Amino acid sequence: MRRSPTRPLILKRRKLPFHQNATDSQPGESGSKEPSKPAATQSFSDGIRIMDHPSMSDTQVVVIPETAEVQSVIGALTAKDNECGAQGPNKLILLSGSGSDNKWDYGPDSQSAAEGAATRSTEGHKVKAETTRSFPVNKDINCGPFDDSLTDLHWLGKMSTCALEPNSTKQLSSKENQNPLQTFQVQYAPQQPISERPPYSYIAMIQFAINSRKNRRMTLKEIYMWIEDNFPYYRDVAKPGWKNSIRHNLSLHDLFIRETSPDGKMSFWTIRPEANRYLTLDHVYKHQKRTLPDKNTDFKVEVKEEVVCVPIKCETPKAPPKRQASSSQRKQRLVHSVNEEPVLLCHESNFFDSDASTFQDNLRIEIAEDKHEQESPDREFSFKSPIKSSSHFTLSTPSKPPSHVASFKVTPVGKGSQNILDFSPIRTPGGPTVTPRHDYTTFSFSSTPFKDLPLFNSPRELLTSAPSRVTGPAESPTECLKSSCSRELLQGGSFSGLDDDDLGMANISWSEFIPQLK
Amino acid sequence: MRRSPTRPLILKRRKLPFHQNATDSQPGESGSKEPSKPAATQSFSDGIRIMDHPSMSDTQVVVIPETAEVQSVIGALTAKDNECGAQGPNKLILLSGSGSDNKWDYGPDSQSAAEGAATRSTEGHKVKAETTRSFPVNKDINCGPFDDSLTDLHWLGKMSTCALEPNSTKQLSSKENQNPLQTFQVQYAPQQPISERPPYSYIAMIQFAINSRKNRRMTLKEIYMWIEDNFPYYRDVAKPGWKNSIRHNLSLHDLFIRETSPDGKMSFWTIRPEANRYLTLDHVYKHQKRTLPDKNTDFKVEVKEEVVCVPIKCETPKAPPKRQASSSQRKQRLVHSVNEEPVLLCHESNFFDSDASTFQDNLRIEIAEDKHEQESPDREFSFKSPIKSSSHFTLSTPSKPPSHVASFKVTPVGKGSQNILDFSPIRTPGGPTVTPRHDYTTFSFSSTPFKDLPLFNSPRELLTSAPSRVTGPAESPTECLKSSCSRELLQGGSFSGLDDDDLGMANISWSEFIPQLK
DNA sequence: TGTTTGTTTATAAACACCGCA
DNA sequence: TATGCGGTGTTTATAAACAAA
Ligand SMILES: [Mg+2]
Ligand SMILES: [Mg+2]
Repeated sequence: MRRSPTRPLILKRRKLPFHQNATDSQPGESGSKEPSKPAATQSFSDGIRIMDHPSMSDTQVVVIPETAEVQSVIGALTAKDNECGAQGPNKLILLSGSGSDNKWDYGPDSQSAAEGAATRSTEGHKVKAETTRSFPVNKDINCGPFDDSLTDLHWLGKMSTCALEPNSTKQLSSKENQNPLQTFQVQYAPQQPISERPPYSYIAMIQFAINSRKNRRMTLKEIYMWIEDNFPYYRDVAKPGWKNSIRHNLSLHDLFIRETSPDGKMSFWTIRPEANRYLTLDHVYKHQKRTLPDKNTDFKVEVKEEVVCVPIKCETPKAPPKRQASSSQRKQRLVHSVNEEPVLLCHESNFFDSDASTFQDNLRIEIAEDKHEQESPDREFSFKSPIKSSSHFTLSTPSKPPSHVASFKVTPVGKGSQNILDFSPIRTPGGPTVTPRHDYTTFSFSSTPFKDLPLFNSPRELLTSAPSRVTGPAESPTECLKSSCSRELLQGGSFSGLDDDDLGMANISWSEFIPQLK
Repeated sequence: MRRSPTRPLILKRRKLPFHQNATDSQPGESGSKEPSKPAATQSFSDGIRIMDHPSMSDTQVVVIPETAEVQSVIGALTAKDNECGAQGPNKLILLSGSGSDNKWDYGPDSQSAAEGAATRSTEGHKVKAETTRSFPVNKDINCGPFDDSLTDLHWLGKMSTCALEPNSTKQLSSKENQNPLQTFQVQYAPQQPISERPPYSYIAMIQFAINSRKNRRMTLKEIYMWIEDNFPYYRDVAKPGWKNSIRHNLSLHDLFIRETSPDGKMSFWTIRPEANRYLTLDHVYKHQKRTLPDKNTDFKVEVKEEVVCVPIKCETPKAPPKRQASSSQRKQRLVHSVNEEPVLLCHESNFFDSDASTFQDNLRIEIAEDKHEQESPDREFSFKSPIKSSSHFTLSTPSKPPSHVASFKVTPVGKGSQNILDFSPIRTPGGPTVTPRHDYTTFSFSSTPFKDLPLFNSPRELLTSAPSRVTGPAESPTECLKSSCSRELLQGGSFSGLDDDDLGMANISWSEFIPQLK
């Protein structure tokens, strides 16, 4: 009972515990309580699969890989039709996605294009069959060294859905089931494999969504819509309970803060600024592009690709593999602790240090998508935050943070891997466990060293070294520094200018703050 | 999208979403993934029920109400035996519980006795059939005005279990399935209806467990054991997944903090001191005794008995029922907010203001149970915390807090009900959203007024009034005070001496701090 | 009355680390 | 010594209860 596992290192959403790929489960949802039927998924030749639509009882989804022959499609449909007979499902939705092994890697700017082209008809959930999206298909910028075959992507081929007998669209509105597309006539087959669940956690997607806005502020409905736009899986395939999960995550995690408009009429969700790592989908794509130079890497590697990005692996490479029997296990929130795993901010700076062109692109895209933001109020609330020394903050972490962080044993995370995107909320200073005056001298509280005060430089297991100052054998080299280092210093100082409200730095996304990238 | 529901006000654990009374579900657990069979529960005469044991495939649990005749028991068993034949379950566990309507109310000290008599054999999980518990049946103290028929409780009648053919105790050890009682020969039928799930949330039970210790510190295993001892349901009936839930709650909620022994060999779970309301099972029982003078109250009322105990209902009784269109919905953590819903601390002081005898009892009991604590180290770690001004803290809230908290609209919680035990973690100062220098002038952050700085006096919806200072219509009477009121003042001040480590105040539990109760 | 939004609890599971057999 | 397993700890997913607007 020690040690605490380092964060499971999730780049991809961890394997789903239950509805593996949402191919199981039935409609009903929150209304009916049947124990979820064993999932009706059939496989046909060429990888074609036919599965029940999760929220429409009379509908089935036909997943057609890129590589499938039309013959196979027809064959599968015919077989299905023969099998079901007249009482078969009334509607079929044909989906075509990329048939590559790793369905969630992207060529350059694939998502950027989609993001910029998020021309959702603004009448809210009234999106109907006539919803057509204009894709500025390739943004003609081939930044980065790895413009492989994905550059000219398959996702430009749409494939409209053929709906067989589009009648009897019925019930299925029990609770969480206000799925916008009622008729489901036309589907657009996006770049992403629509039938595959995106590999991002809800937390990650919410961050993507909110950070896609200049003011980093979204209503719940807008978050829904952003996710549906960027991951059609959730609009077309997922059970409606995913919205419940979104709300759950918003409420549960302190990373997300609900703001209320001055008149108290609207609620907006924001990201706790000091915890915001400004992740966007672009970042992920760029990251993938960087870490996946060739597409022929082992599948296992692709799924588990890890980037820990502890900025400085300060432990000497000869660090003993046997952890020195110290208390740790991460989390274990400190009483006097101040910062905890600011990993990703550093990570970000590592993240973008190699190809600068992406930043240009990134910036351009975010500006481009401005004109598509319509729902959430922005300037009408006079967001004129002073932007006090804001740039100082992010600029303080160049690609290489100060070296005085040494002497802390960074517990070897995973297998020494180096590539993971950590979307999980970071615990920032002033956490809930800041207990001022308790006497914990007898238990080692994992010694939060404050040497690297400007933050964003601390290694992963900052909190978990065993000082054993009081009674322990005190063999730990990482001496406990849990003096009363002032929270004020940390909060008042380094975090000063994070107000990201206004146009000042709202849509810059790092490129302006890392000078060597320009 | 406004307003945020006030905390659902859970005294009882909210109605279970899934395994309603754990009478469903099968063994297997984390190993097997079958969608949980429809639960094999049969009812017989006199309310006798026979259900499958949740974690032992060849065992069934026979629930025998107080009122059942022996004839009926024999009849039910005979019928069951005939039904199943030779291939029936090998083992039956007979459980006898109180058959009253509300199975979870207690007479005076019923739990206290059980608590004091928690003489679990200390060999850990090796508890076997010979485990017998000595119940100092009645503690001969009839404190409080409501010593009704429950005083001489049924739970003194034990009823040993008859095990039919105790052979073939097999598999069922998949993962979370290290259920201690392997043979299950002898069960003690405790005061609680063993077959009924306790109405307390995991969070509440963990608090009960940890607070039952003088040093308020327990290992995971001890928490397990405490719960099993005090709520045999979890040992005998519940699926083994409940331990997963315990761990989940410990990790998830910041209320619970994991400490590590100096040698890094042990982990102890504590309650974040500034959030600890020192709830024990005794408190609940006393509370029930107070709020349920007669047992004939409507069942609905019993289940929903609510005690909000916002110390001062400072809103003038003429407060308009229509909330003034302000932002609120609770939670909505403040950026500059300091305290949030310290409800229960006041609540406690309300809680005990009427019958002083319980405190004497309470104290006595906790001392009595000292000799039964054996596992978690206490003094060997030299817990000599200075106890600096500790009593000041809890004493600072007499039954009536200072009255300067007026002018905040306490949103009417529920139906103006007044009796609920809120076990949920309270958010204390220095929460995770303490963002120092961001400019949120355009959104109303629900205006945390700091007038009542000694804390424990803030009304429920402190955070949610709409100041609308900047752009809004500014009709809200609660003016925003979100100036940079120093966190230090709050934390350094009122919360000063909460170190509850040592014998000093560890096992006092309130009676010493409320002078008018002596 | 029914829907949307928000909060909280319960449950299952994935996954990591550790001690130990 | 290697290795697997069980206990512990962290995190995500999902469903649901319930409250408020
Ligand atoms: Mg939140
Ligand atoms: Mg915790």
